[in-house]
Amino acid sequence: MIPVEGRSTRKPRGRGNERREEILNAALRLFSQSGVTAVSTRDIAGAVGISQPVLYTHFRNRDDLLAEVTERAFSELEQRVSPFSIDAMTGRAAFLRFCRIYVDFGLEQPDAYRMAFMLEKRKSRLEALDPRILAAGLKTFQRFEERLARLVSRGLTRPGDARLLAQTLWAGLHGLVSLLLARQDFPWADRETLITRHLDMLADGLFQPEDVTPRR
Amino acid sequence: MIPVEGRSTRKPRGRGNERREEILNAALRLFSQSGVTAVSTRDIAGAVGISQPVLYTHFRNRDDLLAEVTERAFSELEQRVSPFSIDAMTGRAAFLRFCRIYVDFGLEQPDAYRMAFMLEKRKSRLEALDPRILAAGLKTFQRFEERLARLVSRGLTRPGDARLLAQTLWAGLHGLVSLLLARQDFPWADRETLITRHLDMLADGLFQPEDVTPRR
Amino acid sequence: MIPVEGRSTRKPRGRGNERREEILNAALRLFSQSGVTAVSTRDIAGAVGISQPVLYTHFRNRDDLLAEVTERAFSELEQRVSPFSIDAMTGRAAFLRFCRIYVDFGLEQPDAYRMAFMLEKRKSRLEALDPRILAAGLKTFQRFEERLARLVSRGLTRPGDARLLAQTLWAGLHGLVSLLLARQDFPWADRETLITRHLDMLADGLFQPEDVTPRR
Amino acid sequence: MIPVEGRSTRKPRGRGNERREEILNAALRLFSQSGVTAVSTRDIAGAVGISQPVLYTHFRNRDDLLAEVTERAFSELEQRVSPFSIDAMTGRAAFLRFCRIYVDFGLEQPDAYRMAFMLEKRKSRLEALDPRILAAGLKTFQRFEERLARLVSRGLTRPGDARLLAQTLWAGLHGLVSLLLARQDFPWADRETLITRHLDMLADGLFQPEDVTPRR
DNA sequence: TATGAATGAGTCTTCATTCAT
DNA sequence: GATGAATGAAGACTCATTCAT
Repeated sequence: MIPVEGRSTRKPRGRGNERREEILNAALRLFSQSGVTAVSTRDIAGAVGISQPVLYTHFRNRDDLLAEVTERAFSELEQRVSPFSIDAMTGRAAFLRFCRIYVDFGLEQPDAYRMAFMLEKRKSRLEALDPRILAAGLKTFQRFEERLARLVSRGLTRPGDARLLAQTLWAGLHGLVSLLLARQDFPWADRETLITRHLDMLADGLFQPEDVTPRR
Repeated sequence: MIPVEGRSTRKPRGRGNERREEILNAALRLFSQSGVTAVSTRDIAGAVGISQPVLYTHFRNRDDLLAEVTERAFSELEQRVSPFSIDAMTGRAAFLRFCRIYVDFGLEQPDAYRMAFMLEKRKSRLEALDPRILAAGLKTFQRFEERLARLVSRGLTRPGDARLLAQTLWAGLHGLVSLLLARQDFPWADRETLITRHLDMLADGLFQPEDVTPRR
Repeated sequence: MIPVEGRSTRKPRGRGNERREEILNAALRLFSQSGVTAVSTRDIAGAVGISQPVLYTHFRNRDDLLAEVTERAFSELEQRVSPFSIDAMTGRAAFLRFCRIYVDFGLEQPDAYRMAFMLEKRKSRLEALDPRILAAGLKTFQRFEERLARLVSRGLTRPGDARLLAQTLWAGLHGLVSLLLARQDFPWADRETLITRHLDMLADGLFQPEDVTPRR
Repeated sequence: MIPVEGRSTRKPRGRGNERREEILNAALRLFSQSGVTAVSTRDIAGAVGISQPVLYTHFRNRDDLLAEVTERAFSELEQRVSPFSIDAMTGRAAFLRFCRIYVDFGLEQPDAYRMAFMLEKRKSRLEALDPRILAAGLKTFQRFEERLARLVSRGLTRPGDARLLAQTLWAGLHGLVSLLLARQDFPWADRETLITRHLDMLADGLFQPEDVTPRR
């Protein structure tokens, strides 16, 4: 993690894949801090303490590096979410816990979250998003859909197909996380209260009204 | 509406500020068409039919121009919202219409929206986000709060103070707009359906269950 | 032609198209001296005494500049050859004079000649020659063909179609010019004698044996 | 055949010069396939299955390797020509076969040919053309002279001293080869036909008119 | 005042070459 | 003796900005 400093001007060997990791970490940090388009390969090389060409021994080009950084960000989210089995998604409480995992991930790993969901790469409107990044995002989104489909199939949600509900839910969660990250100086209400209230709001919006059950 | 002069170093004497207006209009159009990063000062000058240096007699630099364009975009939002008086905010339907205006604005003025709500203060390079833009965003948020306070005072919402509700609502709306902007290639459901459903979900989450009142 | 030196560090305006001409001339010289692939835009800018970006205000890119330099080279040859009307091509003597013009052009304007016929642009085998350059070459080659067609139609040449003869003739002339240019240190025979002898050889090879006429 | 050792700084001890041979062979193959400029030292090392630095234990630098590869190519030409003894050079048919070998060599080893006969001493950058390569070219020219001297001494050629005739012949052949190499995209006539016709033309130009002797 | 022409600094990327093990 | 990993210098090109008329 911390580069071992030798006594020559040259950087010591990045024994094995450590150098590669260093680059990925530095890139993640820089991209997250300054935005994808604002970070140059020179910046990344400089942050790692190596020369530009070294980047190209580890990654084919800038886009490749960017794609890998993004994929990693998604896979970190994946790891957070995956232990939470689909079968556990039985009701509102489970739903809230699941949502909370997502929110906590974003707030605890802001760099990865920005990379995955907030940063835009395209320079002009016409440029398409890198398909690899898109694919990684799709996989993650499927988790939402699977879980909501489970709730839908149990008749717990308001009517609507799982895909639509999943996109709505995602948007609801993302809004909170991304605003908290992007506008840290805003006079937010108490964070814990805000999160709880927001998730409650989403649950209220998605679930069948609770009075359905007690109703006679 | 909002005074937009007195900020540039030199003001052209010629025929009023027509030239300045032309530039702002052309810039807004180009930014919306191709994205902020893809438009160069040369493009803007070309679109207006003037030379690049003229831009610098009207605006200190590109960022200045950008900030002013954004302010204009937000003053347009203001105009869209203003006919919609707070007193009209009496129920769910009015609430939905109000939210819709916000969403539409974000989708139609993506770069203004990005600057106001999505771009972050760059930490590495010291170019802080222009305070004028941040101010424009905050003013918009105040509208949320005012309107929700009105609904709260009428006992139409689920319990909670207006500020908390406003932040939750903002997050809910922002999530949709920002995701649609940042991940345009994502296989979204039909946009119109998605927006309608999303706003419905937010309304369901924020309003008192409708059946409470009418239920017999 | 000679850049007017001002007293500031900046280069004075290239009034009108003079700057463009300067660039073309410098590029021709450099390309011819060092080969097309060995000359960078930086070299060219440096030779003219301007910065690199200026090149791009006069030419879209390096290839464009290269193409124009080449086209000019061909057009110089064109100008040499064109006063020599096709109708004048009546016999061996005229043929020799025509060939001599070609040879003299190459030896007197070596830069243009190199550009037109000797320098290769492609970096790898697979890359095709710029179509503009090819087109310019074809036009020039047609002159050969037209002239030889005239001789063929009069039954003066050995049998064969004009195109084939023209290519053979071109190769014959080019060999002499290009070797003289490329191997100036070689212990050549007296240049005048060599040229005369070479053109004679080509005439002997292309024309009907002279004894055809006197033979009874 | 020709001693190719003793020029590099360090000679590998290992199993003789096998490694060195491997490198030369791979380089010759790659240069022929993709062109000299398109092949990097990394490509060569990769083709041999060794690391880049190893190249530098066998050759001082890329130019050194290049020179040696060219020498080898020319030694191949030597081999092609040598079975063709001077004494066999008795008439037009033998002359044509000899010329054909030269042409074929140029077309099959284009980069060797380029280096020997087409590349010029670079004036701007001081990297003079390797003298070894020039020497190889000169040696080849001597073959021309020897053979033509033989024909001259037998009274088979049109009048002229062998050196002059040899230079003329060389120019004639070189023109065809070099144009075919430098302008590959030109719409040449069928290559085989063109070569045959061209060599015929040269023979017609150099030999005594055939009908002189047999004429009754 | 408006502008044609220019520029320094920056973009990504590739290459021949060498260090240090 | 071989090599993994590194580098300086260079490639074409673009941009926001400014000089000098």
